[in-house]
Parts: sequence; structure tokens; C-alpha cells
Amino acid sequence: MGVAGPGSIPSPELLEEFSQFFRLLSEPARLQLLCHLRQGPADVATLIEATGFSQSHISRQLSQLQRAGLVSCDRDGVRLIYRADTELVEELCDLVQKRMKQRLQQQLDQLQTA
Amino acid sequence: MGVAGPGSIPSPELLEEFSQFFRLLSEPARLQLLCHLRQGPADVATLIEATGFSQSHISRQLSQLQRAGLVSCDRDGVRLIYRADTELVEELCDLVQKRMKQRLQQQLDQLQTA
DNA sequence: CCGTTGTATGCGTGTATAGTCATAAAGACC
DNA sequence: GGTCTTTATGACTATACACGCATACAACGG
Repeated sequence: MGVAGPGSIPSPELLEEFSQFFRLLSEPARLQLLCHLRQGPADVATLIEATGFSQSHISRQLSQLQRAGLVSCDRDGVRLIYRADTELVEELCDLVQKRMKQRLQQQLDQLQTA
Repeated sequence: MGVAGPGSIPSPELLEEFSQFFRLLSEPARLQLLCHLRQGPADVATLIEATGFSQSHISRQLSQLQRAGLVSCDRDGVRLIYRADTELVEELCDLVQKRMKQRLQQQLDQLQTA
């Protein structure tokens, strides 16, 4: 075992699962829906209004998020009320944002040193 | 402010940056490269050998990862030795994996209850 | 049962990009 | 300079999928 650490290489299947998950978050539309839902549950009409996307598009994106367990919904009569299901996305975004800040700061420092 | 929490909706620009970042991780090939590099620095030939991808493909993917600050490289003569630059990716994958396990466990419990 | 409202889905289009091959560019050695 | 090796890039193809339109399907009210 090398000095670099014990982490071995994930199986192709796991790699595929990870990438599929990140793929969900790689679309601004879906990220936007998740953000709206983190403010509290909302029905589809509200989400359409908020995002400006077509009903069919919203419907499809929400299905994908639901299959991944990131959102779920209750019926209110014929309406569906969606809600975000985990803080996972926020935690992920927090990590990424922290790293983005860090990088920008480094670049700033380099410019000032030079 | 609602009871749901203080988190406001990110600007479209930030949303775009997040999604671009996650997009990088949404490709098994890139994830695979990152995993290999986490085992320690490696030259391009090794990465080609390990992944089976063409040289041009590897080169492009590494450039993308480098622009995002996830890898960097040193020259050894004409060779480039790449290295992973942050633990961010591991942390992200750990979070996702934790959540995956959690979901599977829930589904298991439901089946056993029913 | 029928209309109305809200959600899902088949289909088509456009765009982005993964991946390859051929080739150019850059560095090392003679 | 010429040649060899390693990396980068232009051109191309194939595929995935975002997104909208039209429409089918489901749930409620009369």
C-alpha cells in the first residue's frame, strides 16, 4: 500500500451511481427546483410560476428528483404538493462553495504577492 | 421569513456555477480519473493504461478537471504528472454514499415491516 | 356520466458533449 | 536542424437529454 492513503478504486457500478447522482445536480433547472422546495413545500403551479418552465418539463424533472429520493409529494385533491427530502443537497453545495471561495482567495493572494 | 429556514434562493449565476461543478462529476470517466489520482500522482500514460481511454480523451478530461482546480500537474521532462488537489470529491462522495445506504436501509425496513 | 383541472407521457427538435482519429504543437535528445 | 516522444487540439460522429407542444390519463365536482 502506498503512502498516499488506503482509499481503493470504486467499482464501475458505484462509479456509475455516483455519476448519475451528480448528474441530477448538474442541471440548473433541477437545482433551482430543489432550492425552491427547500424554502418549504410547494405545489406544481407555484414551481411553474417561479421558474417559468413548462408544466411538462417541471413534471419530468420532479419525477427524476423523486426517483433519487431528493423530493417527495403528497396529494391535495388533484394537486401534488412537493417537498425536499434531505439536507444532502445543501451540504454538498456548502462544501463546493467553501472550496470555490478558497480557490478565489488563493488566486487573489497570488496576484497580490506578484 | 418563513418557518422553513433562512436559506434564500441562490442567484442564477451561482446556480450555474454549482451545476457546472456537479457536471464535472457526472461523468464516470472523470470520476474514475479522480479516483486513480487519489491513490497518488500519476503520469498520463499510466492513466491511459488504467482506464483504456484514448490519449486525446484523457487529455481533454484532465484539462477540464484542472480548470476546476480538482487536479494539477508538474512536468517531468516532456511528461506530465497529474495529482488530485483536494479531498472535496471524497467528501462529496462520502455524503452521497451515506445517503444511498440510508435510503436502501429504509426500503429494507419497509419490506420487513410489510 | 361528463366537463374541468392538474399531472404524466409520446414525440420532435435543438444543443451539448463524450469519445475517436488525424494532426499539430512543445519539449527532449542527437 | 531533424527526429522522437508526449500532450493538445481541430474535425467529426454518435448519443443523451433539455425543453416545448400536443395529448392522454387521473382526480374531483356537477
